[in-house]
Amino acid sequence: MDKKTFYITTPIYYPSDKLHIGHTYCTVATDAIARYKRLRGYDVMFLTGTDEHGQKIEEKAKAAGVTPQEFVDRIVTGENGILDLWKLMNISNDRFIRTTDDYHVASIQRIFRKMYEKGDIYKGAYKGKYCTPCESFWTESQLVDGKCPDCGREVHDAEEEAYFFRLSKYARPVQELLETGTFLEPASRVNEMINNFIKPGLEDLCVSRTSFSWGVPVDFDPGHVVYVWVDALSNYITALGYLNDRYDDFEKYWPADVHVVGKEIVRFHSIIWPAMLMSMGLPLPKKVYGHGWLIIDGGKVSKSKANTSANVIDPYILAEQFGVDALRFFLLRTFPFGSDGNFTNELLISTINTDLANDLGNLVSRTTAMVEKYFGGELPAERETDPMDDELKAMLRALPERYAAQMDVYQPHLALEEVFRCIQRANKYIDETAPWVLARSEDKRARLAEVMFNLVEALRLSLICLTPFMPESCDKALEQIGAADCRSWDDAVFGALRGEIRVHKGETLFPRLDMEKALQELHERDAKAKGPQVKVEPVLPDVTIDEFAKCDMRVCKVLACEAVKKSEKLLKFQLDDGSGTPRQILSGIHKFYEPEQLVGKTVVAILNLPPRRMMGQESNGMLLSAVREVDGKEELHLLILGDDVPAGSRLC
RNA sequence: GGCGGCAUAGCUCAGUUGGCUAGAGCAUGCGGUUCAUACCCGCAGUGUCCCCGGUUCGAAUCCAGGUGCCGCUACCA
Repeated sequence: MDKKTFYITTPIYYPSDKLHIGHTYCTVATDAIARYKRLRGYDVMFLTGTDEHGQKIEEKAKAAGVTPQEFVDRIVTGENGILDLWKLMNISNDRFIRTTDDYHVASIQRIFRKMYEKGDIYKGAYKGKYCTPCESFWTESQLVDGKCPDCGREVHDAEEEAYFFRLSKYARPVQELLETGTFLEPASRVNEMINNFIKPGLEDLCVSRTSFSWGVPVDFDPGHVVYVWVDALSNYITALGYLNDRYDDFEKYWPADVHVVGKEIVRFHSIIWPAMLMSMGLPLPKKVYGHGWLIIDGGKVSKSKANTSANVIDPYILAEQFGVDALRFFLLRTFPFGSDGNFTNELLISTINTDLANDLGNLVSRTTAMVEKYFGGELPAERETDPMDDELKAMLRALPERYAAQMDVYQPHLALEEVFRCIQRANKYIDETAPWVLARSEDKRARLAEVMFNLVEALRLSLICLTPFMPESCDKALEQIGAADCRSWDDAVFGALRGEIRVHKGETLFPRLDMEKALQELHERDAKAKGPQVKVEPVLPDVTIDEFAKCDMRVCKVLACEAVKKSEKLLKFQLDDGSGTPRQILSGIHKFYEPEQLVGKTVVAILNLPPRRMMGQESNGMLLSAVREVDGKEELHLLILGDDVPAGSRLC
């Protein structure tokens, strides 16, 4: 019997920059759903990929001095590129499509021609404001004071020949699609689409461009390239082999069961894409799910946030520090899938501690430890039940169904809620049954075995449900509780674990984190990864060796150091310069050093500057420091030498 | 400007078609426990449900107005 199929997709991402936590969120969520469906026995096709054409990439490549293909290759297949990121995040996609793949390009040309021949694509003219120096079209609304928003110069009316898709023709069927059933979810998006776009009247869509060349050429009209709508959206069918020979499972998997998309592209997937499919005479996808955004500092995730936010949002760094599974889990446990959620590093850390370390990890730990301690790791078959067990058992018996009900409607955070309710109940169950008391009486062994069995089952069922979210950690945990071979969906029944049950306490799955330390380490990693943005000052004009030799720079020992009263910056030093007489120097470095840090240090000063009074005190020279600007802020490092360098040594 | 969303405990949020003293988690305080990763279990709170009117026996919920925040409104992708 053929398995039921399930076709699920992420958007294809635009590789003009490295991907960020927002893309990761979407892909991880889709992955968890795909893994869940496989667990349920579906024949799953999980597709993700990249949308590599367009003006922006053409421009970025030009700026970088490489071809557009080289530019996207670097971001997609290069080191720490998109493929690496998905590998790191343990994404189980079955296919990865790039819109620059030959087969996709060939399909797009056929699709474009097909819609043209049907009469749904026609040649027209795009009218707009044109800025000649910038070679750019602008709409009326984009202009700033009637001038080009880029360069501020005059613009003039211009026309560009272009192909249009008769979107207007499909307004009515698209509206019906949106209004009936559950095609677009969450439902709140439906009104948004209808009020914003369909009611005002759908205009035909410009689907070709002549102003740039990095795209799929229209094969019957040189000079035109296919614009993003047709090129990108069609990936969902070309990747199955529609109008190409590369794959041949279009019949098997189409229509898609769900397109998971961010809410910003709901419009394209719920209006334009269905209209295109109607034009092609193809079945429509069963569902478009528009998930919410991660909000950072009150706004959507963006490239610039990565540099300005107090929160570290680089998925590589987060995964490196906290582990891939913990990051995956956090994203799906914390944020309601259909709406926005506030992302902070503190929330990430506290979620890991609460759910993974304290509740789940600790339950694995205490359960395995007790089975080892009381039974040498092997659970006796003879067990004695008690009514006290009933509540836990009832919850566990209901868990798979309740969990599945939430997963089936794309509510992973609620599915996880169900699982953790059971985990928390199991922790409470330990308190209620007090196994350490049972262990004291030899005649309670059967009862103790039952308690431990129930705990192992609680873990086993929970872990099966958690596998789509944390594949690797669940493998390890299931192995520790001796259930590595009893973990299919059919096994997700209370009591299914039979025969010899061998348990062993293994490595700590989720170490508890110290909030302060973790945050600090995170920022250090982030700073290291970004590399400091050091502003290097230009080299000064030449001086002669004689001029240089006039500067008397010497090694000094700090005899005493104190802050100058009423001064924010000044520290007052008494220095041993080797002469035998202490030398007083004032230095404006209090922002960087406390006085007590510096006493006894070996430093360098220039001695033959004219004496100068600061805050009423005399300074005879100047301490030397390394100064630079990092990330816009001044940084200063006092020159500190090894203590074995004697005072009075001259620098030359 | 148009459209939409949001506003509830210190923080993050639940609150179904209006109905019992408005909830959960985190954080806080107190108590219990010792199997466990200083963890787990129990108890305790605190609220101008953004403001102002209205409908109603009854409003966090419905309606009108206001304030604040966010997003969409491009032939960017």
